[in-house]
Amino acid sequence: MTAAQRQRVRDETRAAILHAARQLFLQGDGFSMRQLAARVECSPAALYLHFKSKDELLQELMRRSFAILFEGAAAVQDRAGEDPVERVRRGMHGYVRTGLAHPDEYRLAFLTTLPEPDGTRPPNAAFERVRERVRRCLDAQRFSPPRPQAGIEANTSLIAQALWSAVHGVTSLLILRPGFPWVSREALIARVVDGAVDSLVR
Amino acid sequence: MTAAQRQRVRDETRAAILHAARQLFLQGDGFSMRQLAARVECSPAALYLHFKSKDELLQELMRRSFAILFEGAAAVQDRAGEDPVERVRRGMHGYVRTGLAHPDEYRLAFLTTLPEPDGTRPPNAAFERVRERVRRCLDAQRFSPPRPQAGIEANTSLIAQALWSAVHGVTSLLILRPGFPWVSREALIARVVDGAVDSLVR
Amino acid sequence: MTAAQRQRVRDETRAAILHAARQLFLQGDGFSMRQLAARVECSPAALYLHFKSKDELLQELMRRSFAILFEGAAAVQDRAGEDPVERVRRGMHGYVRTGLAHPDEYRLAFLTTLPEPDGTRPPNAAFERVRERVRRCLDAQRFSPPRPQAGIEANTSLIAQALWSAVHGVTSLLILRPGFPWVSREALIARVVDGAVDSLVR
Amino acid sequence: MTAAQRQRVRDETRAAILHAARQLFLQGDGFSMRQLAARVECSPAALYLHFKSKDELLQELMRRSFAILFEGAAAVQDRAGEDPVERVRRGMHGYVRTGLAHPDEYRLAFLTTLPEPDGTRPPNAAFERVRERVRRCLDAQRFSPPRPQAGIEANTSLIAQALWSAVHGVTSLLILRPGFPWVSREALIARVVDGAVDSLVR
DNA sequence: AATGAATGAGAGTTCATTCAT
DNA sequence: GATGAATGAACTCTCATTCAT
Repeated sequence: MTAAQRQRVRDETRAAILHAARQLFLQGDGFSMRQLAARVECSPAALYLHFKSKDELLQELMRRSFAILFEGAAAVQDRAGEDPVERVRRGMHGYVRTGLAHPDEYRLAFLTTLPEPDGTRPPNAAFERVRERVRRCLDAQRFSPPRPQAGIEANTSLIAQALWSAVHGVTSLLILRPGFPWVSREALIARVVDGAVDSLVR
Repeated sequence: MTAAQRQRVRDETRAAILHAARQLFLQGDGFSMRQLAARVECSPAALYLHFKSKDELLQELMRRSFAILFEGAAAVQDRAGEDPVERVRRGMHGYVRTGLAHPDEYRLAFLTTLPEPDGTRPPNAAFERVRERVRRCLDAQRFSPPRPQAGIEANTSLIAQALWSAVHGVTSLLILRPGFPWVSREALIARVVDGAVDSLVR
Repeated sequence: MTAAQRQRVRDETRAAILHAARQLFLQGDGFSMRQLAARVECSPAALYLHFKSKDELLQELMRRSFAILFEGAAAVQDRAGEDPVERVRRGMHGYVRTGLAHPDEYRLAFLTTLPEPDGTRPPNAAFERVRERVRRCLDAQRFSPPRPQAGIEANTSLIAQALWSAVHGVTSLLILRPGFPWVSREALIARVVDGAVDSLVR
Repeated sequence: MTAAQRQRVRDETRAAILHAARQLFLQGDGFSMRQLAARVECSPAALYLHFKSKDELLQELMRRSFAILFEGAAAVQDRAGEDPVERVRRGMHGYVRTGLAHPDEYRLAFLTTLPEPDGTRPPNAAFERVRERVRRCLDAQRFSPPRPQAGIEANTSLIAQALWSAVHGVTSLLILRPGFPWVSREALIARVVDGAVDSLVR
């Protein structure tokens, strides 16, 4: 077997472990290396051939969750000639859609306290894109700056953070309280997004 | 010592245990009765003089957290002759303020998965008040119904849920990501609340 | 309250504790002072006002069980002019009857391993009466000595022990295996007793 | 080390654990996994590599005890042309001999209350053989039916149960009361067996 | 690369017992 | 005489991890 093949098998095993780990972790009732090994159908010791420790495994899990969510959010491509406000709106819908499509990853990334390597969070690349879209709207004077006396950067950040808050609110509630009698998930999402956006449009 | 005195000591001890438990639980890295006992400076067995089991203790913790948050939110009194839209706005600010004033309780109540007694959540009395305030606005035609073809009750629920989503979004982010470079907590809160409300006003 | 009255209350409490203890012990799933206290509806500490320790309590329990069984067996009175063989037979029936009437005591006395005070068993007074009845049969030449060459005392003991073995066998099996498909308890007892006795009659 | 070798070591360890468990259990003063581990000279956790739980271990203990006793009793082979009554007699002697040769197993199997898997006792195969031997005697009219009006099956059962009672009586007493001043173990056994059998012979 | 065996530590919980009140 | 509070020790069992093979 070539080195490349060997590496591929390794990677697949690693991925399988992480996949099982995510399920197990979110199932809620305790996450143990033994249970994980049982689910992966390997010996507990085998896990340590792929991850130095339980903590490292969980950190990798979180890292991947962020990656998946970023990827999903990044899939919302800006269209040429598109109205900048619609861009923002579509971006927000994309955020919620991605979160709901990957609830496990969303919970891991935003709703759990996991051991972090050294206190640093992965750079929120996606958030940067939001800021950019918002800035466009402000530049094009399609958004009225909520604090006119503050600088444009500050207003950009403020708006982006407010938008994030709103979409995070729906997304997390829909994920954490699936049993709540929501009137209509779609209508709710639309209402929150439109509310947050429309109130900015001048 | 009189029976009343004894009861008081009991209550204080119970409260001290719950206090330490909240800290320990939210600290994130595992919650054990033994650690709790160490923190309270008593024997592990002593905890069982106050709580039948770990689960019962945690449930009580959650119950109290809800109670505190309800109390805080209920403190927002409607004023006579007040504009119904302002009532909604003030209610939302009260929600966020309460959550931020009791971040531990907020996390316990809304951001963690705790063993629930029998699958039932405490009835969200506070949420009912929101619905009521929203209905007033719809009745007084100060809010435009987001889905005109739907009934007034459905629109009430939809709006209330959207408002809840928005405020929960800010509250939870501010609590969970205290290290994030928020532009301004107050401005952010105002922006989210105003956005959610203003877009409804006709 | 007079001293006598006080003493009577004490005795009653003590008896109540022992009564509850017997039930709890034979219930099978663990015997603890706390559970006992709960059953007696007093505090665990109160038990220690009546018994120095758990062991002492259990020893007293065993002592009383023996007493009750002796009493029951002793109730079989010899009748004037009665055939000595029939005396033996009636005595054996009395033993079984008493055991089955007090199965808890029988189990405590003969079928459990309890901490003994100092390795001594209570003198088996009842057993002495059996020997006496047997000796009468031998004296009257109603029993043929199983080992003619051995002395009369030895034969007496041998027969008495064999009779005891037989009745203990039925009694204990009927108590320990209540679920076994016994053909007929009465017929079984009669068969065992008659078998053991008849084969001795010359 | 080959897989077969490994398996052998496993089996030996398992056997060693069960051996120590039997001793510890019958010693009387409480049976705990920790004490067992100490006796086996391994960590408490190691026991769980061989048995899922304490209950399972004890059940296996009982199962093995029954197996050993059955085996011993089954070793009493019927001889061609043997008098059917002698067959019964020899079978009973075999029962007692086996019990006394394995007192620990006898106590576990017949004199203790152990957690049973699902309320079912192992089918008493040995008991079936006794019934068969008894039936032969009845068929050959060597035994007089104790209840002539009852069917042959009922009489077979009745006699078999009576014989069992008698031998169980001696066996258990000799095991449980080793300190009792027995005249002569052998003479006692013979007396009980002969008594039970002879009284049936017509 | 993979595993079976093993373990020290620690989990939740109950125990017999004491003691101040 | 009785109790509530307390505890140290013990319980069953699971954990993350290591290591020889």
